[in-house]
Amino acid sequence: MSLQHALLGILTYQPMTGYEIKQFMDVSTANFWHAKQSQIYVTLKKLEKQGLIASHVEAQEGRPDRRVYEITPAGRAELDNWLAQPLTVLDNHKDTLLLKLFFSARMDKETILTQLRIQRDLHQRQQSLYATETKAVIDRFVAAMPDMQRDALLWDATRRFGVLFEEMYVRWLDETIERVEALS
Amino acid sequence: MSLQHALLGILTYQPMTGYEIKQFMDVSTANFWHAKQSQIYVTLKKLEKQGLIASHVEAQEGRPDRRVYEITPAGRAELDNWLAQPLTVLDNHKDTLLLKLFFSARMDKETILTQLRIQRDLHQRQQSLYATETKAVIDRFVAAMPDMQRDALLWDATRRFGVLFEEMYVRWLDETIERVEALS
DNA sequence: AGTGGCATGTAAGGCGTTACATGATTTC
DNA sequence: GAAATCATGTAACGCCTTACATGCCACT
Repeated sequence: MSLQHALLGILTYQPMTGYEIKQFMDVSTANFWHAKQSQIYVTLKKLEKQGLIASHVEAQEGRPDRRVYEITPAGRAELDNWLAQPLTVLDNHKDTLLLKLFFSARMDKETILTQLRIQRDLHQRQQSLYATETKAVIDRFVAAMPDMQRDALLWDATRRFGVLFEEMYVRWLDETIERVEALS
Repeated sequence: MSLQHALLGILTYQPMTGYEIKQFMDVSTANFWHAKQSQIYVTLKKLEKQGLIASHVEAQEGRPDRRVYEITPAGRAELDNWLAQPLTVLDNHKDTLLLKLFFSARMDKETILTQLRIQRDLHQRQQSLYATETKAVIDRFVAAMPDMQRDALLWDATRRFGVLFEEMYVRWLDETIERVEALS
């Protein structure tokens, strides 16, 4: 359900193809919402069938044709309605590393530590990605479209979440590595 | 795939019914891995068909029959194999609140703030749940089974993650609420 | 000569949620 | 008298991933 709303939200910025939507998501929402290219195409068809978006094909020379989607008034209404309802429950999260760790008493100390150290590295990289590259992407958007200050503030808030989440994850991994090292 | 491994892991502690597995997950892994009762039953059948677990029915008076599952040697081998492979990628997370917030520039300030304040409350509660009740559950397990110290340490590490995650979430919400309040 | 970008899709299969169905016992 | 607990399952449906299929252009 939520991917449909994500696509509606993105199409409020400007008409786009499925391919462009995927690229946009990869540099903006990937932090908290992601989708495969194939799923995006299928979901766009579904939205069009419901009349929430509309498309037309643009021919190109030496390039595949583009199918450009734009949001309809019904789509905007649906999006606004969704945005206006407050969320009164918490999302459930899944994390494979935590699941593995939970059952890892069967493993020897070094196997566990190797696992944790690899993840520490990955999360550290992710953190600096949000702190530098993602920051730059948003700054470029703001410079290009100064009338979207309000959007930019909210986009930046979600980016900040990414930074804080990864910092917390690295702190927790450091703490956990220490505790496992202290095992006999 | 991972739910299958979660069930195998739980069944290494002791033979259990699908119903008991659900209860166990709700007080231990729910933080990072959850499943509906119906999905657990279906997945148990699947694991049995693969020979990774085996079951027998126990009749009861005035109660429904229980189907008790236990892990097989093949199941233990599969679990150990899974635990031994290090994870070299990061999980993708989804968070509906962040998705909504990202597109909320269309909404007025108060709608956004209401949303954020409700979530702050929910995350605050969740944090104290991990800090008190979940802690008590683990302490009781350790007292009952002192030979599972190593398991308990890892279980507690995943609980700590829950605490740190919720603390971070509340901090981020406070910061974001302030920024949104400052909007004209 | 090979890789990566541009561009769109289908099909199969697995994972997950919701709803439905049953029924006795215990607790409030 | 109502609700929760114990206990197991099926069916329909939707979401998501993986694999397959095509083909030109630009760059190295």
